Amino acid sequence: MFKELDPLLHSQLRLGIMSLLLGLDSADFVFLKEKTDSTAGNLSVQLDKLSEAGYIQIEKSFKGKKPLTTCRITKKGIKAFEDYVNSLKTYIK
Amino acid sequence: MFKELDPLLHSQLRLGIMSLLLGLDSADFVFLKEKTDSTAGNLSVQLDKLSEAGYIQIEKSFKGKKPLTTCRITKKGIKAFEDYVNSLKTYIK
DNA sequence: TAAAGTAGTTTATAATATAAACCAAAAATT
DNA sequence: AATTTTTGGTTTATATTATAAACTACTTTA
Repeated sequence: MFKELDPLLHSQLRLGIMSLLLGLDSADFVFLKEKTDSTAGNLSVQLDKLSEAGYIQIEKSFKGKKPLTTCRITKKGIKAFEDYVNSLKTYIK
Repeated sequence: MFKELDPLLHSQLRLGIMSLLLGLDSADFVFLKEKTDSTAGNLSVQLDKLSEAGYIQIEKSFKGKKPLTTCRITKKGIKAFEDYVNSLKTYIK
C-alpha cells in the first residue's frame, strides 16, 4: 500500500537542503541558510544528521579569514532522495 | 523558494489517512488501521488531530453491537491536501 | 463462566525539530 | 586602541511529535 518515508528526509529543512544540493555541485553554510530560511543552529544540527547518514559530505575550510562549510550530496544521498520521492508518490497518487 | 509544509499533513500516518480518505466516500477505523498498518492507539490520536483541524469528520455509531468509527474527508481537508502536494513540489522539483 | 477477541481511548515515553544561548574570530565604530 | 557589532558557526535546552504501551468496555467463543 504505502511505502515507508525515510525519516531522515521527511523533515522540511533536511528535505530542502537535499533538494538544493541535488541541483548544485556544492553549497556553503551561508547559502543554504539563506535559501532554506533557517536559523544557523537548526541548519547546523540538520547538516550533521545528513552527514552522519552519509547523505552529504561536509568540508570545513577557510575563505580568507572566515570559516567556510561546504556541502555536497553523495551518491547515497541521491539514491535516498530518489527513493523518498518514489515512496511519497504512493501517498500523493 | 520552498513553500511551508503543513505540519498536520507532513506526518506519515496522517498523510496516509488523508490519502485513503481522498479516494473514498468514507472509511472506518478498522479499515484505516489495516491499510495504514498502524496501531490502534496511534491511529486514534492522529484521527483526533485531523478531526480537530477540520480536515476530516468523524462519526461514531454501532455496527450491530460493535462500535463503528466512520471517517470522511472534508472540503477543508481536500484543500489542505492539495496545498500540501503543491508545496511538496517545490522540494521535489 | 472464564478466556480471548474487538474496537477503540488514554497515558507515558522516546524521538524530533527548533530555538535560544553560546563561542571565537574578524570587521566596523568610537 | 578599545569597544561594539557582525560573521560563521556549535552546543544545549525546550517544546512538539510520533509512537507504543497500558487500559477500558463490551462481545464472542470455548
